[in-house]
Amino acid sequence: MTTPETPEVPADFIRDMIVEHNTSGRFGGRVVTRFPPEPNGYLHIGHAKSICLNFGIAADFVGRCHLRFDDTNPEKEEQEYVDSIIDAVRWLGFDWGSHLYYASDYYGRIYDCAIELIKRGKAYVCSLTTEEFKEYRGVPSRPGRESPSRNRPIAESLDLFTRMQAGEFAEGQYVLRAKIDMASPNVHLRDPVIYRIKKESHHRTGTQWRVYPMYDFAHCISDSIEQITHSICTLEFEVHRPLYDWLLEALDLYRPQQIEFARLNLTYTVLSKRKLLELVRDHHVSGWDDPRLPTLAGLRRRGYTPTSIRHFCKRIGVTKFDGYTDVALLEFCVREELNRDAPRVMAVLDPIRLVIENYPEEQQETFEAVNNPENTAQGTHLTPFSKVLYIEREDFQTDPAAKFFRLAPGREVRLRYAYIVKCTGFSRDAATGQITEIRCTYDPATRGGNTPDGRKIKGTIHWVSAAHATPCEVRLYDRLFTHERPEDLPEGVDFKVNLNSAALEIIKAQVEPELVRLEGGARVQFERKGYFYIDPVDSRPGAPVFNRIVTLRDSFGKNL
RNA sequence: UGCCCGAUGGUGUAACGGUAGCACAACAGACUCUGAAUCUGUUUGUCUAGGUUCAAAUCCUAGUCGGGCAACCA
Repeated sequence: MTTPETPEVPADFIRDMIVEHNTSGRFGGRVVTRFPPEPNGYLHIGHAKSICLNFGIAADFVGRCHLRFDDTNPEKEEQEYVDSIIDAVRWLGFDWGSHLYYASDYYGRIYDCAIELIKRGKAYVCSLTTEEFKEYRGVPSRPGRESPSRNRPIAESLDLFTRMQAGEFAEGQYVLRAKIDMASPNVHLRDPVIYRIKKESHHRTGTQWRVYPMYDFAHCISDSIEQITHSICTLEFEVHRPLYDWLLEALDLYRPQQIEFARLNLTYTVLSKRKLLELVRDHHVSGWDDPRLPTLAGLRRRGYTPTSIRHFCKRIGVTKFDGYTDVALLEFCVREELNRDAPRVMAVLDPIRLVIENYPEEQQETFEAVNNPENTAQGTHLTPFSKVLYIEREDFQTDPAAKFFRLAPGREVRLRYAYIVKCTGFSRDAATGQITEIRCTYDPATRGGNTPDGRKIKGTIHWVSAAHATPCEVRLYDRLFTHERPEDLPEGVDFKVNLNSAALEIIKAQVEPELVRLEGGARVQFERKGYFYIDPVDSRPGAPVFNRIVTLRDSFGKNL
């Protein structure tokens, strides 16, 4: 599906519908979308799907996308959340230009709409208590009953509503309801509440208002005011669409098209604001930007790039099917980018000494390491070598397993960029049985890691020179939950039982000198280990802290 | 048990009445100074039953299964 001015519009059912609208002329060819977060929490990867959809559609169809805060519940909303949301959308790479709006900016006009609705006999002030309200509403399978207030004279409703805003009544004493159909099979049409009294101070309007519009009332009017063409929301609002349409028609207002799509579910994590808030509030994680979290702030702190997240959102598609996306796809997206871009360095995460017996004590030399084999334009760097090195503890086995082609007694292995070495022995701590040191000899003829005699060396391992290495803090992040679908639980079981206690492991690694020179915010590949991000908050000059973004794929076995 | 929505390999998605394709994952092989990357190949799919049609993943009906809806939340 394409339009003349947008030759490469990716197809999904929403874009298809927009193309139809453009063909039929329903919106005169305009395309205006909006991303409407409630500022009551931090944005997560699920919101990224919506952001990419809304801003992506605007870009594809040469329209525009507004950022609008749906701030109609002062009890839950805070400026901190507004700031974090603005920051996150910007970081993701989207620009709303001058189109930053707040539903609270429309309070005056929304209030006027309520007055108008009353005047038209399509809304009334109801004095039922909350309990009575529920009782009168009925249940989905049984019709409700009409409130005694339903036929309150218009003048009286007008008077009451005005006095609700004047602060004359207590919260809960009255509500304003749309007069629709108490027998509707759609419960949302059973005279829904559209305004309630709240004495709470609002983060933007302070105490100016004593009545606040409900979502259904505020949202459609806000969309209408902004001349939105396509009001895209998640599946749970499907049953609200008749109300959305009814309200705007009752007010004779311009009506956008609401379209619902399935929200993102990701394996091994949770994407519910309530659960995320619980993890933060109860200190199961260090904060909203904890790198274990699927929040955009967390992914950012972990080292995920905005482009990888955008690619992910493109790849998952948009449908009405409520499925579960494999987090492996997200991981693939960031690996794909970092494989192309990230410089390679050597760091030993679990160091053990390797002593080269026939290498002169005082000798040292440097080897040239390729920064990025995928992009040789990134050049090379020098890495120092000496008699005592650190290698990865798991790269040595006293009794090598089948198909293990790293170091073992009597075996040869290549030290990346340096020499071929042959293991001559090792020492063990008598008490613990732990290996404390490995010994080997090197073959001077293999300088640079080459084999002039043509001999094949299957294993190549990374290393650092003990005398030149710097110990650095490395934070090994893993999936937050141990279960693919942590929310799939028997009745009454808390989702936190599935929390992965190994989702964060803090270690001291030995890194090559090159690494200490890099600045906070840089992303690198530790050869054979994974991609790491220099934590911009906790790193200090000369003392970087590394966050593991994601491991390298490993077809041998579980690597650290 | 009322209403709304949905169902294509393990996962996500395409095919808009005409050869079921792509990506991730998994597995196998090639290559490799990263057990990475790259390349090649393989396994696995239209929820069920009817109907319409020369032809159905696609249209119709019924069923099954899954999700949503009964905040003065969004």
